[in-house]
Amino acid sequence: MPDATRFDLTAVVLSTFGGEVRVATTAAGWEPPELAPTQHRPPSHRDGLPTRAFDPDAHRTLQEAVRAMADSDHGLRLGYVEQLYTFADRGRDPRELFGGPRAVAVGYLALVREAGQGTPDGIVWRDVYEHLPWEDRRTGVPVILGNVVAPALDRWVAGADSEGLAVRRRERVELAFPGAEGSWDPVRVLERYELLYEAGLLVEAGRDRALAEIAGGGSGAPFGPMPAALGRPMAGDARRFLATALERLRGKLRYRPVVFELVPPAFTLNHVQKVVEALTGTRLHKQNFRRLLLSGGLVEPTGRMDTQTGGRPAELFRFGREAIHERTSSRRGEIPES
Amino acid sequence: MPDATRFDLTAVVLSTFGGEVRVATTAAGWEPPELAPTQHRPPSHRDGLPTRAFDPDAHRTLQEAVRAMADSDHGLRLGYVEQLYTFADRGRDPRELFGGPRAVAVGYLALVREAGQGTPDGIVWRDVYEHLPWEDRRTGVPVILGNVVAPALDRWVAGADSEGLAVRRRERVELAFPGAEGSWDPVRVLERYELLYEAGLLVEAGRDRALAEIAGGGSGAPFGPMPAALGRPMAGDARRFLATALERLRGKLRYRPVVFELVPPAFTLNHVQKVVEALTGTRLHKQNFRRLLLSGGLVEPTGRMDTQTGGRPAELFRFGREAIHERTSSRRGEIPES
DNA sequence: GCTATTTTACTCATCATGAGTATATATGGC
DNA sequence: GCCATATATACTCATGATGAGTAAAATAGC
Repeated sequence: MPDATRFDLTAVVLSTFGGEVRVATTAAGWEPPELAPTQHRPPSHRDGLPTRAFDPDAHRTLQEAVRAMADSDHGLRLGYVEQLYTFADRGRDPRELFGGPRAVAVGYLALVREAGQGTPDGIVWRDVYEHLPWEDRRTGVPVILGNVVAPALDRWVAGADSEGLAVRRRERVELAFPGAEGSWDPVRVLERYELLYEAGLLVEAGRDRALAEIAGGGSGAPFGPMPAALGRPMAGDARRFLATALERLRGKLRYRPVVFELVPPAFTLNHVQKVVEALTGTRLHKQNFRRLLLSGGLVEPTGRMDTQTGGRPAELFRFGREAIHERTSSRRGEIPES
Repeated sequence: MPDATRFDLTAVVLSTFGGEVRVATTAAGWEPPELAPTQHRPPSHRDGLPTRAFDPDAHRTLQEAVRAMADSDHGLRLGYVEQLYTFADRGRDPRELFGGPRAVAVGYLALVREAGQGTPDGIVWRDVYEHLPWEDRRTGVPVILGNVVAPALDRWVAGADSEGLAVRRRERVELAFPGAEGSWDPVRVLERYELLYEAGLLVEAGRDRALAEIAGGGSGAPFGPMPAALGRPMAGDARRFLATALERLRGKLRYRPVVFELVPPAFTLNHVQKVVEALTGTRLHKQNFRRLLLSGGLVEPTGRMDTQTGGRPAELFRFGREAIHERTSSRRGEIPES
């Protein structure tokens, strides 16, 4: 008889290079055991996140355990680290359906400064928007939103059992995917993810239903047609972790200069802007972004120049005193003690 | 041999009535076993928070388990519920020091609408600022800050082992308790709590050190003089949970109208203002607060009046469509499904 | 009718923000 | 050397949100 609960730590490790936000993925994946000949095998995906069971004897804090796990298991030296959320919904780990213990996982957001390290063995740095393509509006509104997502969400709203449910669904859709361009809120990443999951637009949704059916002795045959398969699926509920991490990061960006945990110690303002644009999935007004950083005291000129720009050389800056302040201020998580 | 880890759920249940923010406390407390005659007994405090071990078989989600725990154990019907943080630092539960398992607890913030229910048996609704008195600036800057906290923090900074540490401590103090009035940030509740704990200004700090010493066979005699004992102590690390909850609530207030989860369905604008003031611990400009609610579409007039004001009667309002939107929007936690 | 008290309605200055124009300084082709 | 091109940097302007204040309206108590 297994333990009643399993207690894992999972890290969403993000970095930025090549103009994109990347997430460190590992080969994961799990196959349901002993299928009967009449049962279909649901898809399984190997893009997982660094995860390990928490060993209470080895570590004083969860954050310490996350850092140790990332380093010793995957060779990742984490910078900024912050607790995200504790996931414990029944069935989030399909092994529960086949007799496994309840799987509880504390998710952590971790940042790795670019150019700080090579790619360790077994880690694949994937563009975050490969998994969450609807979140990237830097080159305009993604076309799938108009011709795939919108009609599918409309059908989902129309398919509600009761009038009241339809109204609530409509409100959620309007808030997460507003029709008018102006009101798009980059932060509502998780709401959008969960909406798409519930509406059956993500491969994980169909997979999870099939697994539940198989565990109950059913055939696991595909349910009605899947209207779309948005983005690259991930193992288990890893994509939900990723959405949670991106939401937290975008939200934090609004009131704390977390970008400086990602860019190298000396940078051009344009570089910072590109990173922020990648994080928020939007484009920014160059002159105003510059004003924001300079007038806010977030950066200080170094006097050195970067001549690799192609036009007029850009001055190199470093974090200002304000930014340092923020860095060293908070206790919960954040930076290593040093 | 006990389990390697214990997995608890703890609820910080807040409500507002009598012009104050209240937290639901329960009688808790634990005494170290079998002290030798030479050992001192550290203080123990009975103000605890509703807590219960998570039963994975009984509940589909953690939130569901928290609601059930609050209701069946304490008769509290929770409204808005949101996960706060998972606490797992070694030694956070003193029983670990005496052979108990590692205690992991997921903290939840829960709101109860005022006037919605009486006080259940065994629950004491305490003014939050009885526990965190330095957070209430509605009647000006608390005097203890000037004549007790500031000098004690100065001594703590001066007592650092190295110059670098002193600088970091000074920066943390400046950020959490800024000298200039203008830069006081109501949201940094947890930073202030942890600073005061580390500086030894909270009874819990001395108690925890004494317990650790007793567990190691020491006498548990009080360490050097405690410069102050700020606020009413709580059992275990409950006050840390409370600080985390208040910080989250104050932060949320900046971008989501959570007040409407606390006030009754019909209210005067003055009433909402008083609640917000109690939550943030500050005073607000009446006319501007009014403008904010009205122009933002957060409230709608009902046409009815409240004549209990003492002056000109105030109109009664209800939540506007905007507020409702917010209410029904988010998935993670928030309101009961209904 | 007068005063005290509270609600409600406006006004005004200031500052942050979004958007645009203009200038400076590099590279590369000819 | 001179040009087009590309980028960085500097400055202006309109708009809206915000902080702070004045004033009028509507009640109760005397």
